Amino acid sequence: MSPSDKNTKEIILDTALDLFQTNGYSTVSIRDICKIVGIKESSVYYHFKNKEDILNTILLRTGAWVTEKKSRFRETLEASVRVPREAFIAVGVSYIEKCLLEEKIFKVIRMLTIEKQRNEAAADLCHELLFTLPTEHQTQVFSIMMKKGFVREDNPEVIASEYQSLIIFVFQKYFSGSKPISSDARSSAAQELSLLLKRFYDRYFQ
Amino acid sequence: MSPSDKNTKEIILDTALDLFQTNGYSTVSIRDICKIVGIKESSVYYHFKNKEDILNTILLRTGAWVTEKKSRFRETLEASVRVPREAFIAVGVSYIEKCLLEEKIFKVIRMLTIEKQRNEAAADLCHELLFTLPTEHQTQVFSIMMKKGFVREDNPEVIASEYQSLIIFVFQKYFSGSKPISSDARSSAAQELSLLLKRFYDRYFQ
DNA sequence: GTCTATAAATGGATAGAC
DNA sequence: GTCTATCCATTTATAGAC
Repeated sequence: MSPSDKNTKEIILDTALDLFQTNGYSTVSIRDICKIVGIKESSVYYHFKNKEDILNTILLRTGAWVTEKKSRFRETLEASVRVPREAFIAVGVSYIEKCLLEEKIFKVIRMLTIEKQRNEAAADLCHELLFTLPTEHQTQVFSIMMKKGFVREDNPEVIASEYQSLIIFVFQKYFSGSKPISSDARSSAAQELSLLLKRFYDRYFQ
Repeated sequence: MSPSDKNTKEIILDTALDLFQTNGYSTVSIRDICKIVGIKESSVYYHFKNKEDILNTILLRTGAWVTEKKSRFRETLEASVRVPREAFIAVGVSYIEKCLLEEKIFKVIRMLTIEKQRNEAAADLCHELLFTLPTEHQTQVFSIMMKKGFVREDNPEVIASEYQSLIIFVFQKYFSGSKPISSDARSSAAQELSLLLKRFYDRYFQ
């Protein structure tokens, strides 16, 4: 693969994701993508087998991202366990800011939100991103915290679900519309999540 | 409007919603709709100005549904306030079962999930259905419960948000994919929500 | 109120030159 | 690796007969 080859391919992928996340895969034409990338339609077929191959490549890479996150989580697990109230809240807020709103993954989530309705692979990936992956991680975190006596004894998986329900709630409430993410929405979301996490903290930490 | 006119128009609307909710508005063609309804494409233009008019009619009616729900909520508010634990949990579970999973509104939510990404009217309606409407209602419910001494003093709006976050969490976790709703998913969802609501009840009710 | 016929645009994809 | 040129299917929408 030559450098310029890789470059065009990446630009196609980025542009496609940009369009897919607002218009949905099937509404976006190869022509739309090419108009923005600045190449002719036929050139796309040098890099990808067909239109679906573009989508599959994005899904595949996101799957890899999930796997990578999983092992990272495990590495940093022990470190993330000493938590005063402010730090605990900051972690939750920055999870939305740094992970869910991270440019690329946010676009992927938006795209999956559309495609999951009729694409099973997209549905599975979306479920993993918003439920399985974070809940698995949080379960381990709360489990360790209980053993160390920071959190009062309880079912760590249920606590993780309660935690994740707050994250999802705020994320969906403030960032799922058609408007671009405003700094107003960002700070409202941070404020609401802070309040909810404060209460969460006071409920379970000791 | 003659009776048969109304009938075809309604069938077109139902069929369109059926297709929109899985494939998205722009992917579905007038032909697709007509094939199922059993009429020719041109007949659609007798009932609707154009394709977008079909979508707008669905959105408009859903808006009316929301308004109607709002006034209904107010009427039955006083009645819904005497609640032992089991009844409280049953209300939450049946909210998903009877309202969010109610055939028509479930389809609308699925359709809005797709369209909200690029259609501001759809985004607003979706937000109202999943956040504004239920939270407003629950805020009033908890407010009354506090005054009557059933729930311990707190900010009713925040409690309503915590409540709704559990509903949304379970609803999205079990019913947002591409597969049809199985009775397995139904009972898993009911079980998980019951557990979460039990804990919620024990936290706030006295 | 529904049909046939058709216009005009847009879609995915390929062949072959450079 | 990108281009021109082209094919063929599908789409929205309209005109006008019945």
